[in-house]
Amino acid sequence: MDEQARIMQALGGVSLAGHSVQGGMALPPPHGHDGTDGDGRKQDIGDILHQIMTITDQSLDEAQAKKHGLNCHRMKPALFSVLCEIKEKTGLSIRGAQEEDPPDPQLMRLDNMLLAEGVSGPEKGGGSAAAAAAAAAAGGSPADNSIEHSDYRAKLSQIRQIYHTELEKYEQACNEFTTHVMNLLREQSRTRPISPKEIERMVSIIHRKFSSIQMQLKQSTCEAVMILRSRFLDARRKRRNFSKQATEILNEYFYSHLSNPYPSEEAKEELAKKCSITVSQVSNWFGNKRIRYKKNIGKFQEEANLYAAKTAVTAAHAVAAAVQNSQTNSPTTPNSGKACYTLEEMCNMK
DNA sequence: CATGATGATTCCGT
DNA sequence: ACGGAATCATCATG
Repeated sequence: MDEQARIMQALGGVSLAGHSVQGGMALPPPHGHDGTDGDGRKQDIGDILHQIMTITDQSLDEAQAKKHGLNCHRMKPALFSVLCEIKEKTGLSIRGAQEEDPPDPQLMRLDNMLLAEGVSGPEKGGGSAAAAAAAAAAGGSPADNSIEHSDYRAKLSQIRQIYHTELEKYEQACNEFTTHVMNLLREQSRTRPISPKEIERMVSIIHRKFSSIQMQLKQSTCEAVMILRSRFLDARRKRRNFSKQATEILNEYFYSHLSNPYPSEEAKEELAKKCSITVSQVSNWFGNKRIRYKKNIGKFQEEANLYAAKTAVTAAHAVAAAVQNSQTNSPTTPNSGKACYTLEEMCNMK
C-alpha cells in the first residue's frame, strides 16, 4: 500500500494522468508541479486514491464511452499533430537528462553483506555459508555448543525466508506495475505522441523506484542480521564453566607437564576431544592457567600436589596394568575413566 | 550482594 | 601465529 503511494509519487503526473485518460475521470491537475510542496502532493494523492477507490462500473463505462468519443472525434488528428509539434519543441530538453546510473556503492555493500551472511545467494545450502561467516566473525573458533548455534541458524533462515518472499513480492509488483504503465502509455499513444524511448524511460524510472524500495528491504534485512549476530555473540560471551571432568583432564596435563606446559597442536586436539571443548578453548585454558599459576604459585601448590598424587596413582595403575597385560596377555583392562597415558607420557612423569 | 574463580577477549611483543 | 599480560564478563559461593 505504502509502496504504491510512493511509486505513484515517483511517477509523478504521468501515471496519474494515465489513470485520468484511461478512466476518463476528471481528476484534478497535479498541484505540485515540481514535487517540492510535499504536503500539497500528499493531499493530492489522498484525493486520487479516494477517487480510485470510488470507481464504479458505471463510471468506467462512461469513461470508456468518452474515450471512444475522443478517439473518433474529427478534430483528433489535428490535435495529435499539435501535440506532436509541442512535443518536438519541449521534448529535447527531457532527453539527455540523466541516463545510465552507475551501480550504487551502498547497494553493492548491502548485497555483499547479504551474500556473506548467506541471506541472499544459494538457497538453503545447508547454511554452511552462514555458519562459516558467523564462525569467522566470532573469532575464528569453530562452532561449539550447537544449541545456540542452531538457534542462530534457525533465526537466520527465518530472516532469509522473509527476505526472499518480500523480494519476490516486490519483483512481482514491479513487473505488474510496469506492464500496467506500459499498457497505459500505449493506450495514450493513440491520443498523444509517445516515443518508445519515453516508454523505456518510464520503465527505467519505475525500476529505479522499485530498486530503491528493494534497497530499503535489504537495509532492514542487514540490520536484522546485525542484531541477530550481536545477540548471538553475546550469547557466546555468556560463558559456562567446563565440566568437572574436563578441568580434571586439563589440570592433569598441566601439572604433569609443569616444566613445559605448552601442549602441541596435536596434544591440544587430543585434549579438546577428551574434554569435548574446542582447541581454542584448550589454548585459552592453558593461557589462563599458565599466567595464573605463575602469578601465584603458592595458591596453586595444593592443587599441584593433588594432581601430582593423582597422576602418580594413575601412572602406577597404568604401569601395573601394563605389566599384567604383558605378563598374562589378558584382555585390555578398562582404564577406569582416567586419561589413557602413552608410554611417552609416562616417561615424562617424574 | 560482595567476592573470588574462571572462560573469553584484547593488546602487544616476538 | 603464538604466548604473556591485562582486562572484561559471568559464574558460583558464602
